[in-house]
Amino acid sequence: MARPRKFDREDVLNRMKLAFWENGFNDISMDDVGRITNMNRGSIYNAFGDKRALYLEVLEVYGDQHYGAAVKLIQHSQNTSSAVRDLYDAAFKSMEEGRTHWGCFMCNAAVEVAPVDTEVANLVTKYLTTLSTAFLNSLEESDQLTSQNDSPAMKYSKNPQNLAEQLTASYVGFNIMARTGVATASLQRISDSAVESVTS
Amino acid sequence: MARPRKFDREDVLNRMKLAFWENGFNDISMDDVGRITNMNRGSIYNAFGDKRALYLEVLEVYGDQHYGAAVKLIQHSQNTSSAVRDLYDAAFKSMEEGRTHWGCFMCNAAVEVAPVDTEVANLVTKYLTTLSTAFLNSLEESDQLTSQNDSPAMKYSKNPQNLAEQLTASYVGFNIMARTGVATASLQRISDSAVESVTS
DNA sequence: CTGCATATTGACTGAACGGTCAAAAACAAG
DNA sequence: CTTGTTTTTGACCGTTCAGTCAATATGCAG
Repeated sequence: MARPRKFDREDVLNRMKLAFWENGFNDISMDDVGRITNMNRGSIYNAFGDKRALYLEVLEVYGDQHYGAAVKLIQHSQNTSSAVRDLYDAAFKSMEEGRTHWGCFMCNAAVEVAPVDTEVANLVTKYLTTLSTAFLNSLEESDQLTSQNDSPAMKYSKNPQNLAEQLTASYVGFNIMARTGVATASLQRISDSAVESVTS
Repeated sequence: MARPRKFDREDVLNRMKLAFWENGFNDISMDDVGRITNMNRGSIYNAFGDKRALYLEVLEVYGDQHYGAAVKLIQHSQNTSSAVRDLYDAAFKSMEEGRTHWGCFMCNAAVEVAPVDTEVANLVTKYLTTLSTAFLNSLEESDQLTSQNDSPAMKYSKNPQNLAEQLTASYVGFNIMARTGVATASLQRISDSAVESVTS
């Protein structure tokens, strides 16, 4: 019936994910988008709307992929301590794969775009909240196990929500510092300290 | 000998500090700069060089003022716990004064500019390091007091450096989340948890 | 008052930007 | 082959941007 599309939507979104992640919203021009996706200007606007709409869609893809993976990783860990360790290990692995100073796309969006785009702000808040919630669930689960073992010191039950959001804040700060180019040794110490903070 | 300047350099830098802090580098045009400082284009370029040089100078002013104040605040606190509390109290106070979603200029620069400007990256790293160092000094001082009191549990002496950098990462994350517009209640929990992490 | 050094003024420039549009192209259905 | 629908193509538009520059103004020294 109609002319078929030449591009693969998922592939385009993933390419743009990497581009926006590394360079932010403002430093990627629509010419760049064309070059990166091998699409012409008109096709891009026809398929995705304007630049902002593309960015929003791409950011959601990132959120689903990366924060979704993080939440699953936390859920499948035996306890919060190893959950945090696994999370930071994944971050370090990502850096070693060539994304040394990229930080976290969601955190970057929080600084660059969220203040002038409520929809982006809502998206960022949503994914950060899922992370905090995953931490909280993990902490409460660990607490339950601890009390089953008749251990008197229920380490986290006092303020598990505070600690959960603290872990999120640390993770955000870690990523910002990674993007800035803070030394790996410092990042490693931050990671270690986060693990320690949930180790009995 | 020569025509005297009409503007006050310090005042201009402070005005631009607020503008760049709130809006970032890219969202402030040189027209904006002119409007904010009541200067003409040529005068600005004559006095400060180009936009990047102005930004760099302004960022350094911010660093000296705000991180300088933070370090002094930590030094003058009785122990690390109250130091952290005071630091976050100052942050909340700044928010209540109309800078609700501004975050921290240094952290914003870390995300927006540092990745494409090594000089900015170095500046950011420098001030973040001063903060970590202040935390570390405070922790070691607190530890010393604790051991003088013959208390067996020297809480922080195991990994004071890790904890110090963790406090910095948390502070950075806190500010990013504040800029995003995360609920005040969440920010308060992060603050509380940071204080708890250095309370015996 | 004269000359000199510097600051101010604001119009100007070229480049880069996001976004538009009409024409051409590529399919499937009849 | 014709028709209808959607995509592709790339030239084009108005705007905004950082930065420049020659003319003018303002002080001080002699």
